[in-house]
Amino acid sequence: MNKAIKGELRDAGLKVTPVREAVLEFLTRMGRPFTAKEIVAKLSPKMPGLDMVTVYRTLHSFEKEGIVKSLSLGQEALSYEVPSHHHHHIVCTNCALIESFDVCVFESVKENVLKKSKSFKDITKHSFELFGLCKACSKKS
Amino acid sequence: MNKAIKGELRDAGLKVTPVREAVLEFLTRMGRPFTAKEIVAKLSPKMPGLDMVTVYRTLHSFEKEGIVKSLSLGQEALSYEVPSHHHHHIVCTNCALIESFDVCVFESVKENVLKKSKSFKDITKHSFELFGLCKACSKKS
DNA sequence: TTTTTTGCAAAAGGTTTGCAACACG
DNA sequence: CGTGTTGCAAACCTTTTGCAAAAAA
Repeated sequence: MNKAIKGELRDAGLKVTPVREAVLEFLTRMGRPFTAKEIVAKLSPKMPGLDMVTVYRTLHSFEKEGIVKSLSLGQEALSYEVPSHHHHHIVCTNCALIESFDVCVFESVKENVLKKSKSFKDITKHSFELFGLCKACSKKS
Repeated sequence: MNKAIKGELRDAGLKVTPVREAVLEFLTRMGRPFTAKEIVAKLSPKMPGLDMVTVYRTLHSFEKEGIVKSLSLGQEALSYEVPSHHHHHIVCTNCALIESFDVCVFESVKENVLKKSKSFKDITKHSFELFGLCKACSKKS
């Protein structure tokens, strides 16, 4: 089952395995970033013995093929998500709630920055994350 | 010697110690971000026995007082810098060269994002880093 | 002298690597 | 069947913590 996920894996040139299917299906369905640890925790009930090392390797292979993206939200572990449309995140510094937003300013800045840059030829990636307090947490404090 | 640095430490409510003077003087003079490891490497010749733990604690106390800022440039160790004026960084993904630029888009986006946000009340911090290839590295490849 | 800071040792995450058994194609 | 993937153990790297000696005010 899950033809779409299997097809995506094949299109990416990756062998179809239970772990890969499960990780990609999970990230696709959830539509937001998760850490390797969180992924293991969520999938373990259905895949006993699933190892974090395997998840790391899976995520790396996905990232290499461009079907997931890694981002550092906060200073701890990296998070991984399926990059559906271009978006960024707001993270609550108190409870780690994550919300995404579509506004992106990168394109409007890219040329300007490159033109002014002394040493850079090209920009290939950018990070843009916001941190703040969610409504629930700002009430408590 | 170095009255200015000593004064800054006192103004921040921190005791003046050789390690603190050295770290703050170094980061101020260099004007760009460094990791704790790099700081130890640079200061060790003049301060034999300087421990990385001490540098971490020093940087934390500085950050708490707002005289340095931490940023994650790439996925490895955190970098620390003296935040002179508001700016962001481009990092070469090949050689880790760092250049800073003044363009910032956060202010223009902040209100818009908050207005559209379902769960967020306030934004207190933002990260915006660019990654690309510097001129030297793009020639090589 | 009192409190804070420092260095050392050790621990605590997160992530990577080596290797043999296993499974996809 | 051959190559790529998995799980396990162990290593690695960055960062944190505990504690006693040393130093700042």
